Amino acid sequence: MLEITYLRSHADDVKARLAKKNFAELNLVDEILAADEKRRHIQKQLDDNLAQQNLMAKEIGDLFKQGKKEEAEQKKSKTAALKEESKQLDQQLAQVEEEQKHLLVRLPNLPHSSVPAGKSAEDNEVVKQHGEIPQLHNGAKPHWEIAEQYGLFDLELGVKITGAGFPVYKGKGARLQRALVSFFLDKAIEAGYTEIIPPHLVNEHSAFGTGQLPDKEGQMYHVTADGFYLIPTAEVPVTNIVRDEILEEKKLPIKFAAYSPCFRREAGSYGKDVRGLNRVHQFEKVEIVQIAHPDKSYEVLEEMVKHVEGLLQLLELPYRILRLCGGDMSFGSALTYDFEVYSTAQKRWLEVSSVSNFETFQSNRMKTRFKDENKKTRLVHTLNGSALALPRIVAGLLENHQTESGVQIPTALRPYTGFDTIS
RNA sequence: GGUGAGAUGGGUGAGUGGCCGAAACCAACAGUUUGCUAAACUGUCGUACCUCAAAAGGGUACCGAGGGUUCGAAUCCCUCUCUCACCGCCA
Repeated sequence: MLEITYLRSHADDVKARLAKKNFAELNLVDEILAADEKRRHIQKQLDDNLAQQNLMAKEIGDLFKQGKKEEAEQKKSKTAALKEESKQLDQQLAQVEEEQKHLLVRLPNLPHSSVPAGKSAEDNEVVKQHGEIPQLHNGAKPHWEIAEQYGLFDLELGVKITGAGFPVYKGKGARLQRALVSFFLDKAIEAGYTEIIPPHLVNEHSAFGTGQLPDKEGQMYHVTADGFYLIPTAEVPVTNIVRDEILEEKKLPIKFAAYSPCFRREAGSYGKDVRGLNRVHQFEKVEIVQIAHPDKSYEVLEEMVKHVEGLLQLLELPYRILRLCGGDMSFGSALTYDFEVYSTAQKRWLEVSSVSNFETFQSNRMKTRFKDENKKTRLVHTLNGSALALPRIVAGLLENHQTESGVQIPTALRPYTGFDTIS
């Protein structure tokens, strides 16, 4: 959610930057400003009214104390009209406030100046590419065939138990999952993150705080009996740790890392795009979150990018980093780097991580602030990224490290798996 | 699921209709003292919105949330939520 104070003084800048994000409803900005003006006008009237009422109440009290009962009664009779007026103003205020907020939450975050212009994934900027794409033997297979050959996961079984998109991992496939989670968490802890095990269901306040509600309601599983949502990412519960908090400046940045399963309803997409582990409803992920000082958040973003790169290098996977263009960025992000691993057998890039700076977009919703050196209360910046999401990493490992005699586990991961090859 | 108690500022906790945005203590911050540390002392010390060019100043609201009674509510009434304790059930 954009800050209304910024909007008031920089309306043209806001419009220009929203346009870069291919946001069509620029008239919303003017509607918001109109509502804001109306709101302030009503608030002023109401405040003045209430001030007058307070004054009168005080005078009546004094008169009673002095024993001037008649005067007091006389004055009392004059308060009714004022009260009625205040009541109506109060209702108007509540209405216009709601209207304003309703409009405001529909505005996406403003893109950072370095975000390339563009409409779709085609226009994303490749910032870096690293690692050799391996030359595979003739019988090289996509990961779902490898998984079947070695009994690593079973999608049919998941259909029986739950439905499509809920894989059942087995044997070395399951152990590989557990190994990757431990490996990623240990690396995060080495990098100074505090490990968190969050709830896997959140209430609607939390879902609103990070921006999943009200727009993306359909992407989450909703437990209607209790009003909870299954988390689509640990970002939601973990970032909400600091909701409604005023933090100490010297405690920034706050670094959290969390493993959680992630649940996504994911409507759309067909065919080979969703084969195997390319796209599933439940998957495992280690997420890193930082709550940063607004002046330092882009340094923090770079640090997080480096961290994710380090993981991919240790896993010996060919990857590239994209800076997402305005049209492909998420609603709440100011700058996003996507990490893609090359799927050698599928001959395409798979997104394995997305690292974003949300600036004040989430903190404004969550009311997460800190006191700066001048004792001014300011909103923090929030950042998060996958480090990393498992299913496509598993796909990448299986496909890129396959040999005719089996799949080689990267050296760094072997202490965690307890085996060197899958065969 | 049953019964009981409770929800006040960063923390503890006082406050049963006007003198309460709220005592006191602790913590925090600034300063005085001091060779240094500690102690002691003094001061500051909630948030949001409105007003103001800005600061100062002023106004309004907020004592879990929402309604109500009243000229006036932290205080009285209603509804809801949550927390704690004990019992039952369960991992």
